[in-house]
Amino acid sequence: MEPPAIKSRNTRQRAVILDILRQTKAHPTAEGIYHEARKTLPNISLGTVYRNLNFLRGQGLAREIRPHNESSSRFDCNSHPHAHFHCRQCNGMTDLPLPPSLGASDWEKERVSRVDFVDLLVLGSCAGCAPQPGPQN
Amino acid sequence: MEPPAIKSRNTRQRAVILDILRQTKAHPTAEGIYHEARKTLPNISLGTVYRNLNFLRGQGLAREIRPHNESSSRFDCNSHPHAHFHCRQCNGMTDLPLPPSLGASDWEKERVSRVDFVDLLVLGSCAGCAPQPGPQN
DNA sequence: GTAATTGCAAAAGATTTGCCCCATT
DNA sequence: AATGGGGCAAATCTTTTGCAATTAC
Repeated sequence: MEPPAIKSRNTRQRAVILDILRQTKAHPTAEGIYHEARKTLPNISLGTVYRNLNFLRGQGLAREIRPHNESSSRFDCNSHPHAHFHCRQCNGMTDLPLPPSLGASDWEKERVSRVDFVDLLVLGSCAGCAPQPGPQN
Repeated sequence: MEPPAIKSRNTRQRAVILDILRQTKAHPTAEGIYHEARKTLPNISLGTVYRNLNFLRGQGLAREIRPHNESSSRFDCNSHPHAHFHCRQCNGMTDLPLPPSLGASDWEKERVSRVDFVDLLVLGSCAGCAPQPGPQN
């Protein structure tokens, strides 16, 4: 039988928010999405942005990332499993492929029974910020 | 020459907080540490707990973990690189070894210049909560 | 017409901070 | 005695929520 199919409406606000997410790779915060959305919908409220981000997250259409050194969550709408890289110098965040070894569930079987989700965040410096790679450079 | 050596005092509060972290594997929240500390120091304040956790973090003696489905950070004082597993059923959090492939810096060299820290959080069910492993079980 | 969704503003929750006093050094 | 750190309370910041009005269906 079909899943209960959550009732939802295609509001302009929701479409604009999803569109913003789809057109950026910057992993914006709710506030950032709000400011961007205001360009199209000058009356949209921050609460609506949060509500829609939560809705989209529930639908599997958006993902929330919690940075280490920033107090606000960031969001993206890349639904393929992936990791994130956060440059501590320019604060830029980019997607990273998830290492294959993490896809397989080769975790300690004694304590982990089932893996639902793998959240991997790498902190460091991006190529633009630290042109000469090397330890302690 | 010696590093500037941050001035700090061995207060009873700081010692108690560090002790609590060292004696548990539960990855408690600041609030949890606060309640535990009150058993020894009935007048300790939550602000002091936060200030000390931040201090210890700065010293590399404590680590902050931001769970996915809980609004409060959790803390541990295991200074060896490691990952975390969070059971979504019982909310228990345990340490996990960091897969060796993540220790090496075999990330996309084009965008990542230097890796400082790898934060890996695995979500799922622990053995106690889901005795029969298997997909969608 | 019905009810999901919005805007607004207030509330909630977590963490930080100012200030004055106390305790470690 | 000097000053880092504590207690308390207020402030800050992010996210959630109640409610009346709106709008997609």
